[in-house]
Amino acid sequence: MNDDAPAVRRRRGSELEAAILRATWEELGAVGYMNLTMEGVADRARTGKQVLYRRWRNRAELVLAAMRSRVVSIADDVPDTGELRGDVLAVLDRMARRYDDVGPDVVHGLMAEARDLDPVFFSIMTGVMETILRRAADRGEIRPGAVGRRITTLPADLLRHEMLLTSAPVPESTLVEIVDDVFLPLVNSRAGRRR
Amino acid sequence: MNDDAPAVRRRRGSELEAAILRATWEELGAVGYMNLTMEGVADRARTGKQVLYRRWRNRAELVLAAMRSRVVSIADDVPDTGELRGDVLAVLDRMARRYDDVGPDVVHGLMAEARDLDPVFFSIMTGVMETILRRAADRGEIRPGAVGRRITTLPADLLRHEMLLTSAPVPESTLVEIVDDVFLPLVNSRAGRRR
DNA sequence: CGAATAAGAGACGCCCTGTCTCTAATGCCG
DNA sequence: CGGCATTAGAGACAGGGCGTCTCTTATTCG
Repeated sequence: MNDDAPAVRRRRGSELEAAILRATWEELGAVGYMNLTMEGVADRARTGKQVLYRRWRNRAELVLAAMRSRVVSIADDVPDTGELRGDVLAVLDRMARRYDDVGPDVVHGLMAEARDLDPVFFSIMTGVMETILRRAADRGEIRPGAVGRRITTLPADLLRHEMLLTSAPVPESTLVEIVDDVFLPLVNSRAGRRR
Repeated sequence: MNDDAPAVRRRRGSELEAAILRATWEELGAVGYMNLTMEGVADRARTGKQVLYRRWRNRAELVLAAMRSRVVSIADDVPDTGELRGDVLAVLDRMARRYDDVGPDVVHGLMAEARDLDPVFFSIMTGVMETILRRAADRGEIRPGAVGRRITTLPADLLRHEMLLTSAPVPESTLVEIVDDVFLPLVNSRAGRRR
């Protein structure tokens, strides 16, 4: 008889970690953030709670890790349509679709529980918009340095506000409104904001 | 012997309700939203959990009721400084101070747990801004109907976004930025947004 | 006054947290 | 290749809150 063969196979290290993050993502989809428990994730991943607590201090950190393992950063592929309006619309659209994937439930839950997700999560859009505006300036569409920080982040800020409040998918028309009625008029105003 | 005198006095109806809401508010200040429990409130109000559950279905509803019992609506006293800029700054300042009273903890918690506080809570500012803009139009400061819905709510939306993300008190300079760099330029742009 | 109502008090089962324990699978290093 | 350090998997544990239920009795209304 072969008594040397292990009764069960044990995962370790990154293999186990990946399995847990996958289980977290599935659990998130199955029960939502509010009803997600460490026990539920551990069961789904066929492991014990201790293994989870060894890696993440709490639910918020676990879910954040699960999201990061899924997400390709918006910053990695900045739209380049050859026109400022098209670029901004494209990047807002990506934001909106990303949010639909994650769900308002998760975002609200994380904001309530995680005390510091601002830097990584919300400041990404600043860099993306700066790239878009620099390209527009290179093209001669706008004057370099004509757009201050507040206006730079304005489209993303307004969309984020919309998403946080409504919890329903943001329609395309809202994106157009943000760009055509708010952002572009400010960029094109002859005053040329500086701050 | 006076055996007819009740051993303990029992509060009822609105008297009891007021005591519970007061206790909820105190508990909120003492332990914050995340650590607020129905048991904690019941103990502080010297009553039983059942009495709470008879009136509110859960923590979110209880806290909402406690807030409503405290708050004088911003809509009840719209600023009137005689100038559009001053009015908008004043109303933003009230919003910001109101938020400081309540605390980011409570707002984030409520947004995560209460599934429908948009209507009552967030649409108030629309009416306030419409009043302010109407007065400005009457004064001849702006053209009547020159400001569309999106621009009307823009100052409040941007401030709210700021408050939801930063969790620190919003400085006066941010309010000025919102009004001078975003709102007023759009209102004064000769295009005069319509939508 | 008598009946209906609801407060106060406590117990209950359930679930989840976060920690601790133990055994045995795994991978590393000599 | 074999022994050892690591750590996964499994389960128990106390602690605490939820939401419901029960019981007694103060209060109010008709």
